[in-house]
Amino acid sequence: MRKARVTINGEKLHTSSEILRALAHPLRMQILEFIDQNEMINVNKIYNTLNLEQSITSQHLRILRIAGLVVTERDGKFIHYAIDYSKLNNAVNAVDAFLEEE
Amino acid sequence: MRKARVTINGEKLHTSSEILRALAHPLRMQILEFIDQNEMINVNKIYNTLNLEQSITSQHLRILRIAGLVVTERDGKFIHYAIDYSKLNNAVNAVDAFLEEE
DNA sequence: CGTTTTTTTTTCATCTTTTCAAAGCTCGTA
DNA sequence: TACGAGCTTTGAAAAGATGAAAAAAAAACG
Repeated sequence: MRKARVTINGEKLHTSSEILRALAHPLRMQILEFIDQNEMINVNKIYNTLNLEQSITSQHLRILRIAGLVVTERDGKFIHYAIDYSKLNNAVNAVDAFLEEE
Repeated sequence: MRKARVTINGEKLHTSSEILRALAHPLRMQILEFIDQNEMINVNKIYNTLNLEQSITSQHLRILRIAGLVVTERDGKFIHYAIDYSKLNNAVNAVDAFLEEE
């Protein structure tokens, strides 16, 4: 019926699950989605639009940054956030590895 | 450049992140992968092959079960585990929602 | 320089997850 | 029925995540 072709090694398993863990929080998914919809956006707009505490927003952004799911670019006072789609793709692919069909 | 088409509502956000949370653990990904590679497999084989404690294996299986990522079927003494691919697909799709291109 | 705006970092209390060991089920069979 | 094999659940300790508030950093601007 099915045959898996992809075997995930220990290291990949670890990094994949780290990225997934960063994703696995409603607020972070919401923030990610908002960044996704707005291309390049600064922190102020994120927490004002989503009605979140400023400091909580910053902390969740930090987790997303560490996981590599978002990248930042400073523009004067502002820090613009954007999604690193290649990283996000990696997470999807890691999960997809379970679904590979023969 | 990009335009997101999918807006995830609060409820979906929550259930998606719950499934992702279940996925986001190296051991659970390893166990899932092993089940994937073996179609229908009992607990004994899982923890013996992966060199895990029996009770830890059982607990992670429980988390996967609650998340709906695996289903069980008893066959006498044995309990066979199999992956619920539709659920796993949902998880992938949830992540994919961020990646939708115009 | 001192102040304001924007964002990050730190700190701390609380809650959740993970692990481990032991006890408890469930089924087949002697 | 009682035993063993297979699996789950429980309870306690350690580790990790979360949220909220306050302090700190970085840049712009008078």
